[in-house]
Amino acid sequence: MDVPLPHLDRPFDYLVPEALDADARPGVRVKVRFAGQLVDGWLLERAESSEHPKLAYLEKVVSPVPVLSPEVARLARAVADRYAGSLADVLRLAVPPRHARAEKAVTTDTPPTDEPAPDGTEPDGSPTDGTAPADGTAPADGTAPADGTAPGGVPSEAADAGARPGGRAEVDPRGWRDYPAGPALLRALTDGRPARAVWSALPGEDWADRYADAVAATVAGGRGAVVVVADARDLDRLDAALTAVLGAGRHVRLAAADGPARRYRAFLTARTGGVDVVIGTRAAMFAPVRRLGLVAIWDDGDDLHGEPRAPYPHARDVLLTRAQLGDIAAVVGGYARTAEAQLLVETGWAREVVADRAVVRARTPALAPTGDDPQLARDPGAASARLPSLAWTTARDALRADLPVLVQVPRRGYVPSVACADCRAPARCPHCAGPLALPSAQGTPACRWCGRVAAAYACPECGGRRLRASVTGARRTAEELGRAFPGVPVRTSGREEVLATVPGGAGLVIATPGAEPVAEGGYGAVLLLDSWALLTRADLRAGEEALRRWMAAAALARPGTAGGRVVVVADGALAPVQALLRWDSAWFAARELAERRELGFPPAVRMASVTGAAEAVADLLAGARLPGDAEVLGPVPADEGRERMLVRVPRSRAAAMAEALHAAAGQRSARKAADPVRLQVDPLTLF
DNA sequence: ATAATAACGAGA
DNA sequence: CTCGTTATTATC
Repeated sequence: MDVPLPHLDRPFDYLVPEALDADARPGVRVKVRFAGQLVDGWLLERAESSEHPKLAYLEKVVSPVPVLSPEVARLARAVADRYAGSLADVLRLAVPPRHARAEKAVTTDTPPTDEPAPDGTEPDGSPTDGTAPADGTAPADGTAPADGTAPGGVPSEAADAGARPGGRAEVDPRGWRDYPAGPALLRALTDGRPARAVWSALPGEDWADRYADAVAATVAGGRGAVVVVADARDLDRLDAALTAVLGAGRHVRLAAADGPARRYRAFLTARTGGVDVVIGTRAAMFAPVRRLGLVAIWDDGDDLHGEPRAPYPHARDVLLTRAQLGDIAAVVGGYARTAEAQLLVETGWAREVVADRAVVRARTPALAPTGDDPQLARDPGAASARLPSLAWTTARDALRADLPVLVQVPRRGYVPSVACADCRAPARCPHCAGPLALPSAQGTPACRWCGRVAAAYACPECGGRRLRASVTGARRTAEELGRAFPGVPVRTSGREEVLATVPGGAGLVIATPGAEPVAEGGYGAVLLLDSWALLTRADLRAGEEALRRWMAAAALARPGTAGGRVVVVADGALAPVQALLRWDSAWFAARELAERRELGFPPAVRMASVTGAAEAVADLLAGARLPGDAEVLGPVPADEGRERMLVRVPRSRAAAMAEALHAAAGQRSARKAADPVRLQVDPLTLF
């Protein structure tokens, strides 16, 4: 039933009239009379009988195309359960709105085919939440990586026997040879084994080419693939790489930005088996693909991977759930590693695919930190640009060598937070470890989560008692830089206009994070400015996010042996800076995860936020039969007079928490409680 | 939204 | 105890 009300989140039985019998197949959209009115719905399955005494008839089959595949239906249910949401909400994300003309164009020649239902790898009745990926318990069903040499698990010959047409083409693993486990990963993909990899890309790596290799290896084994990237620019790059490797017409791109007609057309092409490979932005995470053998995500730390519509699923988690439900390989890749990916590695759910240190050293640009103390800016020209001298000389040298220079400046609008004035460690609540905020310049700091006032705050790092608000990014740097290097062409790439590439000669490129163009031949210098704003952001992921952005920019520099240099304007003693200098995000992710375990933050625990009017939030939580070990934190004020409570449980109780919250929301919607409450499991930001 | 069903209270 | 009215709740 296509109604999002949580208390109606279950199947309903209808009689199928004779006339609709042929069209009424599982997966089609239907219209039924429900509570007196016509509503849209999904035909999930046909049955001989029903428990229900008096059934109504199906009114209409909207279209005979079974757009919802059995695999996606199962996935959607699992995602709804994980995120305390309704199936209808997930299906809205999974199946794009129908476009009649596109449907006609695609379905006239190719009838849809259904793959056999995935075999019974349903996670058993264990107390984990079905998305076992990050659960601390590697699945015990034989799909966990077992052997010590290759990533991936037990070969599932039965699953793909016969799926492979004739002989199998080997994919050239050359590009993956830099990673000792890389060639084995490709072999596993071709053999149809459900390998699971967390891939840390080398600086300068052409990630799109590597993903194209992985997809080609999967296709060579007779299976299909879904690859999700964060934005249109990454998608264009992957698109081009795939076309080069597979040839045209072997894949489709699925992105909301491509418009409803193209999107539905691509969706149907995949659904009807016209292609076996779908790439796209998060709209593609539910793409129906025949004999799916690989799901992959690039740069899983990018917050664009978080779906902003209920129930707010994250592309990484959807893809991993998908891999878990079928015998499907998974690759989580990026220059930087997220704490979530690290958890996959530490629990043994996935194997890391990383280069040896010697190779890393050979590929990494020369990296150096420099203090951002304005006292350092003594060079003529540099002072006006607020540029530390090392940054200035590095840029100058690169320009003299006729090489392009990339300058990364932060976007504006970060939430100001509070840090120790002496050592700059973010100030956290002594009670719940939430972030502190200063209501006014002279005020007492208070926790944004639990609301407690931290009157006698002392920094746990250095014992300092003074606090300072952190600064926000300064865009002006761009113009000032242009003046500092007269005669050099300046390009900008940012929100309004994003450049994909720039030519190789001397030139300045000012870009915000995520909009850095690729330079022909690589940048001679990359300057990472105003990192102070990135690092002190009032966010759990501030350090991780800073490192992710720095690495993404630094990866575009030439190797140190070819003159590439990177200057980060930050204290070299800080952990994210250390990780950048050593190009070791695995180390940082492990450290980050350990810290989150200690503080009780995701992904070490499962959290949910309940947002709404104060009474509504209290009402919902009062009616929720939460697991015994659930902690409820808050309330803290949210915007527009609403407030927010956080629920925290151990990962083993994640499913129980989601179920309890969904049920409580159901109780409320059943008695028509007016004021809405927003439920978010694993919210991207915790404040 | 609306129909069934349960709950309730007044009068026989 | 029964009927008529009103809250409750399920909605195939």
